[in-house]
Amino acid sequence: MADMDTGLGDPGESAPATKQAVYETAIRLFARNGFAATGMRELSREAGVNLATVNYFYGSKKGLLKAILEDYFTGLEAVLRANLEGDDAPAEKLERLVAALARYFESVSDKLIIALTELPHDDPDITEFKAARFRQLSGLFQNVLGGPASPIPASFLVPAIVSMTASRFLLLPVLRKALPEGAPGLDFAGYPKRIARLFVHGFSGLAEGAGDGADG
Amino acid sequence: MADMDTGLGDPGESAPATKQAVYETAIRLFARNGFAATGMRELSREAGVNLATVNYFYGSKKGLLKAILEDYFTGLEAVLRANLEGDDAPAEKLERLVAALARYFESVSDKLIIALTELPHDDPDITEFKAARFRQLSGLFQNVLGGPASPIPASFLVPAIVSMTASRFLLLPVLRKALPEGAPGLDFAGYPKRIARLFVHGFSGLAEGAGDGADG
DNA sequence: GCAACATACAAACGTTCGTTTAATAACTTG
DNA sequence: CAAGTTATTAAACGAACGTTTGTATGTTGC
Repeated sequence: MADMDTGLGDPGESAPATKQAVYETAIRLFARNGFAATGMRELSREAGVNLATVNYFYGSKKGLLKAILEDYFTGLEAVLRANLEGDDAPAEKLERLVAALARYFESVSDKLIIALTELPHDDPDITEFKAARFRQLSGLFQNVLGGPASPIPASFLVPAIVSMTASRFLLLPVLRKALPEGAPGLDFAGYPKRIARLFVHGFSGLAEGAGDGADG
Repeated sequence: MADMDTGLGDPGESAPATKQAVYETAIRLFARNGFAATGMRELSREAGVNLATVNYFYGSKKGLLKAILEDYFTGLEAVLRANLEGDDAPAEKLERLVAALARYFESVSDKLIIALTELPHDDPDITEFKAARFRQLSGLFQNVLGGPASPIPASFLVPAIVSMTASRFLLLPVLRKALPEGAPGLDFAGYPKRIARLFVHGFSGLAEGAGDGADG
């Protein structure tokens, strides 16, 4: 049975080279072609392993997807935990968090694309898994940013932070084809700080004017 | 050959009821299960039409996807055109545009989900189609918001506006499962105005502090 | 009535899908 | 070295895939 049921995502260094090759190739292909459109034969051929190797290590194609998603969520949780604690002022904490999120998303952009593009889909094996992870992660926000007295509900704030920081990477493959080489905005250099400031300014401005009928 | 090659998206009222049924069912299933994971037999069964009907009207499964995407982009273009002209101050125009975008996305949320989840994928038949549409739409922004003198490059601004406004709807299916019924933030009522204000505050704050080393 | 055309249908096409099996090779451990 | 575990392989399974074909049915204009 090997270690297919450890529940872990990224195979450790002790894992066989074939398992690592399957994992990395899957991330690349799932992000580029989509999970459902990627076949086991294409995957095993690109990874340079036998067809049966994939199911040997991951149980099934869906098990491989779950391992990738689990890995992504685990990394996301680490970033959130690291940047939600501390004694900073809320605005500074928010800015630091968003910038850290942007950097994390960039470092795992293929995994992020997989997670985002599979997000709205209704696969019964994956649905509850995603919802549980989301519940857990959004719970981390509860007692830190804003608090119950905040005029902005956390159920607006959390998706806004995550999705607006992440979604750039969803458009990036199209941007690369649509924009001329070297266009400003394509490079990642200034993005974390820019998106963090955009959000912290927007959030503070939003909180100030929250009472004047924003629900119309 | 019927009208499968008209290039239009949404079939008109003159189109047969079967064609309309195929189109609407496809939007629902593609958004819920993903394009590649939705089979022609499942689609035709759910639509209550014969299997061959789909290819009769749309040429192929991909032709059906293209019709949906074309329809989505055409509607998006109309919203952008309607809200990018006028003599308003930039800030007011920006706020109005973002709110209108949010309302449009909500009105076609299934089509939006399809467009977003297919965005990063590399299907050779679809890739250039998406890039061309994006080039056209981002061109609409060029001479309106900010202008060449703006410290924020349009290639940062445009994806930011579109993706941060749209991506909420990508998370919404998960939010509905993860959050308790009737949680604040799940309802759409306040969203357009809120996201518009968040962005316009964020943008102005970003422009003010643009010179102090935001590229670190 | 009869072309001409648009729509609808059942059946079959060849291909690819994810998964399983059984056998063997390679490595680890007592 | 023997025993047992881990890893790899070729081959095959039934099921589902997107598409095509040939034919029926209905409609329109002559």
